[in-house]
Amino acid sequence: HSKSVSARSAACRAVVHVDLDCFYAQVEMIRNPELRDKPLGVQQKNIVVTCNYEARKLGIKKLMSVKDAKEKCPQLVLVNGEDLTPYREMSYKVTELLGEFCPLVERLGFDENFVDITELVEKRLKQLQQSGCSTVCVSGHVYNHQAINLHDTAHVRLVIGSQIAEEFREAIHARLGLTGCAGVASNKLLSKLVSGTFKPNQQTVLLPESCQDLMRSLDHIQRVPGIGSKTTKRLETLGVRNVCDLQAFPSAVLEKELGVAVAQRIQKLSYGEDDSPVTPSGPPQSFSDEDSFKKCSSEVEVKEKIEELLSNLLDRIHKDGRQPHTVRLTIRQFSSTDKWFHRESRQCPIPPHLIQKFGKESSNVISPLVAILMKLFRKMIDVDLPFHLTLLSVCFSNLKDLPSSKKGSIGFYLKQMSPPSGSGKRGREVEDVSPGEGS
DNA sequence: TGGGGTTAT
DNA sequence: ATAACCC
Repeated sequence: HSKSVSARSAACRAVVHVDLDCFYAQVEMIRNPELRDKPLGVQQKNIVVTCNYEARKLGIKKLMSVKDAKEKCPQLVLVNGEDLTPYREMSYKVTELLGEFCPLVERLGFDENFVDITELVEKRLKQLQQSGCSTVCVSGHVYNHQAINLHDTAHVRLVIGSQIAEEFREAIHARLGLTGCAGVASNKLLSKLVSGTFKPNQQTVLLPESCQDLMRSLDHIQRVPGIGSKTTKRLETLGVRNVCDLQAFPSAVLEKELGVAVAQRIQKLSYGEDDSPVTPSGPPQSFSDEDSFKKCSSEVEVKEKIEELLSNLLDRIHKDGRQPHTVRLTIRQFSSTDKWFHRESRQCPIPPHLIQKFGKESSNVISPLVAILMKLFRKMIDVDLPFHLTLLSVCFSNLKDLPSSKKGSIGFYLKQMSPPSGSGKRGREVEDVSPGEGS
């Protein structure tokens, strides 16, 4: 028996989910400490997207309309959070800090990170065993108040994981001044679900025996990360309302309704099974900037908005140091029914001669890019007919490293250790180089 | 309902 | 290029 226990737990991962408390509001309170003890909301257009706990005590909820929020709480202080730059910068500092502990850090949005600490736990377990130490103390809460069995190495590993999670949170607080929650479990799904059980600034570890309790505690299937609104609607059609329904539902029927891949994935999720790896995010895959508005109905307005978006984006891309090879324009057209759906986009490769100019200071890359984006715009909208836009978005993607012959600031947080020897084929080469770029 | 992101098809 | 998912 003990052999099967150790064999099972040896294959068991330890994953931490770190979830910052009301992240935008925290960043704003750091930027302006006077806001510390006041009820604070972060506003984007007519929405309070998040708020601090002072505001929550007074009944403010995330994504509440500004109108409702002010009615509920006239003393509410609002700061505009439409420019994400401060949040994005702080967000990467958090990811970078976690990356100092361990290389496997995956971002989820700006305020969440998964960290696969399996190796770190193994190292500490061996240290403990060598030093003959037989007791370990859990940090934070244990889900369900489940008793810890120190003879079960799965328990011991997760307890060590809880200590590491505590260190993560302490480091984030000491170095960045941010508080947050953490969940420790054997996979991403479970770590994420358990991190929310005690809410501001606390942490929780899930032991395997409580997995089913955690899953069944979810009142609705949409609470399972990975099951979104579309899938939920299809499932409701099938009479599947909660996690137990999904667990018990015939696989074959589910596969016919949702396709094999989705069906198998979400049914495993319903049991708390998730073998998806923690995939290091690294630098961003895309840079985008968008703005929404009541109405934009002329080509001139469109051009002005695009210029604004572009100038912000070019700054960001310059700091990053890589070169984008694709641009995309996205629009949302007014429609009285469903407001925030129905986006369309067109994209195209960036001409090589323009790509060259991205890193440079003085070159005017903006006018030709505006021209390209206006062409994309005309692929979607017949400008001779009336139109009514409510959103414009520009996105640069397909980012490639500069050829190593070119120097420049590395914008991302990893100051890459250069590989042992400088021989050629380590980094990914840029294949798509225009004339004159060859090394 | 904002202003971002990712992966799969 | 879109559709789904995440925050």
